[in-house]
Amino acid sequence: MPRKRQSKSRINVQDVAEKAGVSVATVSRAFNLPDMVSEDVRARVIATAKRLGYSPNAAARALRSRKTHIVGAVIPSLDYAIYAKMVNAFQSSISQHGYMTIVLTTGFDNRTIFDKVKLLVERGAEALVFVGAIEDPALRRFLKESPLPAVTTYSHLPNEIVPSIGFDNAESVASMVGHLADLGHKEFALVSSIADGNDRQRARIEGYRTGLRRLKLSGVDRVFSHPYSIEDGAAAMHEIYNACPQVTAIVCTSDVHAFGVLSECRRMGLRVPQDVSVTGFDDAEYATRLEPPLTTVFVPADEMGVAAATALHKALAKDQKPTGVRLDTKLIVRLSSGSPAKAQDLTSARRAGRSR
Amino acid sequence: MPRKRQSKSRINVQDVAEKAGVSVATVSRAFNLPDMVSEDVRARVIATAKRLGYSPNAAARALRSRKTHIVGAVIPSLDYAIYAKMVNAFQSSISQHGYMTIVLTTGFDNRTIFDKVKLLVERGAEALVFVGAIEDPALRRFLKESPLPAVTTYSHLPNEIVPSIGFDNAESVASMVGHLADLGHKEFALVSSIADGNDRQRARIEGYRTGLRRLKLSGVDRVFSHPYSIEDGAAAMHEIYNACPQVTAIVCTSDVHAFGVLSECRRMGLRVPQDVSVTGFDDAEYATRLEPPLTTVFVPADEMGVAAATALHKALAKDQKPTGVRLDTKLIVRLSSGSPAKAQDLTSARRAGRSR
DNA sequence: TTGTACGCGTTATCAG
DNA sequence: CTGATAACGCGTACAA
Repeated sequence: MPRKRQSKSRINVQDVAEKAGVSVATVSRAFNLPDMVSEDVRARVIATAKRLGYSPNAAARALRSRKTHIVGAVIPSLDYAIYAKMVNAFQSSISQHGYMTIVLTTGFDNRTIFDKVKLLVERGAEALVFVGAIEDPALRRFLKESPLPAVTTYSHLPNEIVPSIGFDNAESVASMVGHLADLGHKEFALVSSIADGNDRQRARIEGYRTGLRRLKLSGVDRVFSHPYSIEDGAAAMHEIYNACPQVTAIVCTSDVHAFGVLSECRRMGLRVPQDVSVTGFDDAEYATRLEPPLTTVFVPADEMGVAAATALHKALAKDQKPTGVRLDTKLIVRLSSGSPAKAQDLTSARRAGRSR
Repeated sequence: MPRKRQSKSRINVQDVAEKAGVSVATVSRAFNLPDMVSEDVRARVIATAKRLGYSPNAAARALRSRKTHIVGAVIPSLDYAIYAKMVNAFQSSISQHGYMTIVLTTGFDNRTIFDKVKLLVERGAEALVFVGAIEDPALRRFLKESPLPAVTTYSHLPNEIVPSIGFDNAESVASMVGHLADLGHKEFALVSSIADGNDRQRARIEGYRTGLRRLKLSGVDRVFSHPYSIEDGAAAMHEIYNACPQVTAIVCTSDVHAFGVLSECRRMGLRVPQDVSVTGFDDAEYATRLEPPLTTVFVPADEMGVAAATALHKALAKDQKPTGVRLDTKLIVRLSSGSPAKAQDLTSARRAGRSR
């Protein structure tokens, strides 16, 4: 059963106008400015449009109205739960307002970030979301001059070029140090991701150091930076064990690393928290099911995504700059942190012969 | 220092043409059909375009050329590593060919899937990626008639409406059952996700049953379906322990569930694999670091994303239907599966007083 | 090789 | 309230 006109691939306003016996302008208005069309005409137009299976051509609409209803997100990778979670909330939230999200990933290569932004802008992205500090000079210049609403997430940066919708990474880690200090720890070590080109990690490292200095604790220079994987967390634990056995508290800037650290502690025969306390960052789903359940920092990833969507939508609707939001993290104390046993540290644990 | 013309928001071909002293057609050709433009003119056009910061308007280009260079992906959620990983590889791969991806999530509500597709089509998506079987009747109808290249992932479905780029879920689980049978297990149980509206889960459940029947093993009806979370895996383990203590092999259709099962085993005092063997599905990053390291099925998520991108790009370039690909999973044997101890099962483990 | 002019499908402006 | 018509910016026959 062949269709009437296979020549034209898609129904357009013209087709609807003819079938409904009105002008194309009226068809357009029936959809976009319904108040300007009489009740009956509008009903007829809508009906025939539906019957014909009409849907407006987004390109033509964008060309004429100068609104693409597309927003762009530039993130390191979707393969990392922390970013995927935020983006998931963002796109789901902003889609409620009729915007679609194009996600571009840098693969952690910050040199490509401005290229991604240019691609997005060429596509007509009306707003942009980033992760962390805007470090690329060209991008900074662009964002400073551009009227494009943009926000960045995961960092709280009062003086950034674009408003930030994030939390205080440094303070979050500092308060974790405070928690461990309260338990009686004095000798610390930090396991972080690679700080280069990653202001969140730098802030967390700084927070660790600030926390230690504030409380006159040891370990300011015991920072072990590794790629972001469970295995690397395990490797870091190994290093710490060999390099500074006096440590009783190991702070990690991610749950991923903490996972590896805990795993390696077990393999090395170290008891957590009796021999060493271990803490994470993110509050991943598995944090409660690690052995022992992980003391960590809850990061409001979903909330950030929703807040970013809200801020950008508001900016778009009111044609003004978006406003930043500072969100709170939350210290979640579980069983991986505890008081250090008297005169107990990695050295004595080793002496006790429990290591492999 | 105010700009020359703030009235026009963006540089267009006209501007470039004037500044370069050529016609708009030449500007367009200089970019799209460089062979049709003389060396020097082209150079001049490119130079002035660059100087002026010209970038073509995607909407106008799409309107005229009928090519949006946008592809759409409809997946359950980006918040699940398995989907995020595939989409990450897909978008990164297809972006190399100049296509951008718009990801829409259903939040596991299959009733909304056709709406998402319509949105994508209205946006001018030139190709579509799905996950699993196409079950929505309206969507099936649409895809059957539409010339839009589309593929689905994560399932191997030779007779699906669109080509599939996935693996044999049933056979993967069946071979896992075979592995456990080889070890001497006779009493099985399965922990799966909710099968409703999820053909991957249904296939895996079916594979479990097929595997058991094939080898005349027990447990065909011991299928425990729970939501997809670590905690739910733990809950399932609890149920199994109470409902069928004779079980010595617990097959999970995801590593997430296996995580919970292993965790709960530990809390219950059951030794893995001495008291019970546990297997997963996905080969998540943490599989090697669970206690004990998890025997599981490797799923080629990245490969699927890349293959889907390749298939769609090829279809787009040659203007023909994409072709499906059957990918292989791989059984990864680690320490969570082993021979059942003689006359050992959950009952005897309980009798041994090791349970809480 | 280059320029002219039209059309892609909409929305916005301006009459009526 | 409705209709005719002019853009939006680009790509491409067609003419030169």
